[in-house]
Amino acid sequence: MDIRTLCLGILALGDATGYEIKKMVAEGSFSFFSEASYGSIYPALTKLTTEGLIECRQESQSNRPDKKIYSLTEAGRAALEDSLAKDPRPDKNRSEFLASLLFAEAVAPERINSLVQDRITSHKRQIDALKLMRAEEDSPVGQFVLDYGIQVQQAAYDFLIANKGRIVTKL
Amino acid sequence: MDIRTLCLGILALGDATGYEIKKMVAEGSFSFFSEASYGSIYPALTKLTTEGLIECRQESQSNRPDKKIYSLTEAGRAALEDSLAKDPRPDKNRSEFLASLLFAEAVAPERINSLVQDRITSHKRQIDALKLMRAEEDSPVGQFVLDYGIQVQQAAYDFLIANKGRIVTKL
DNA sequence: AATTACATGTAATCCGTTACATGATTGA
DNA sequence: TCAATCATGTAACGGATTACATGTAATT
Repeated sequence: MDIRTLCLGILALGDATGYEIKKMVAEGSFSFFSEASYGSIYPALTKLTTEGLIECRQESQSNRPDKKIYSLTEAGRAALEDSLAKDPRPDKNRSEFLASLLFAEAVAPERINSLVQDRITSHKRQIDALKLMRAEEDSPVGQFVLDYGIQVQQAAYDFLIANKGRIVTKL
Repeated sequence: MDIRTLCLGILALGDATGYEIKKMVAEGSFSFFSEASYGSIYPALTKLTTEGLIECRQESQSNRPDKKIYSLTEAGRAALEDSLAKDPRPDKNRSEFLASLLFAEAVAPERINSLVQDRITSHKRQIDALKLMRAEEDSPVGQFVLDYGIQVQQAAYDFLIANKGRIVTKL
């Protein structure tokens, strides 16, 4: 998913500023499956505006930069529809954890223990965070996406609890 | 995980050529959680060699470029250990599918049906592929990593089967 | 007193993919 | 006969992060 489609899609769900878009992909329900920084969001928003796919109204604020609230235009909606008509590309699951496990076995087997233990903790944290978001999510599809994430994380967590004995050092 | 550590780690598991490393990350057990192209692998291998972290012996072949078989040096092993001592960064799970679901609801709800159906098919394919690899994997940690992947994919699959009714259009 | 949140934006830099270049062998 | 496999490597290009630049207000 390129940054342009991401912005278009988020704006299809409601008007937003660049700052808010960044917050959504960094902390909100989107954080589970996407990411983006100011350095890519702001330029994308500017370009999409000149292309007429989104438009922006400015809100003056005292002692702060004007708030630029973007909204999707009809052309933008059409462009988004085109993007969504294409088949989504397969997920990318980059995991330093899994790579570390394999490599650690070769060079530092005693490290595997703490790797797995930390991972169990981090899955637990992720599950809790997702459940919190789930409780505050209103849209059925939003809930569905969050539930999908929770199930996946839970499966990983359960697997590690049940199978860590297969690789951790016996005491 | 940067490309350097990836190469170092793979070479820690056994000597390999650039071609073989590429095959591992594109098709082998590594494909589940990493990726890299020739354009990044070959230059990385060259650089690691000049730095003394790996070394290469050349094998002549008739009518083919010499096979360059790389192996980890002591310095390389130490560098890898240093990398692995650091906590692995959180996984990156980029999913166009999940984003498409959310956005499709806003602009083309009738698309959700086929999106989910295709996804179910692709999870099934992934699970089968992982199970094949699992059957051929010898190392316990390798099996563990593959089993982890299978469990996660299976959970996603099961979730979609059980919950698609929540978002697909009723006929 | 210090950090976080708010709010926008640019420039340097890094990193990696895609496409190109070359060419024989094997299997369908 | 056509595609895939084997085998290495470079150059152009694109995309995104990081760091920089600026400044107030609220919270801890």
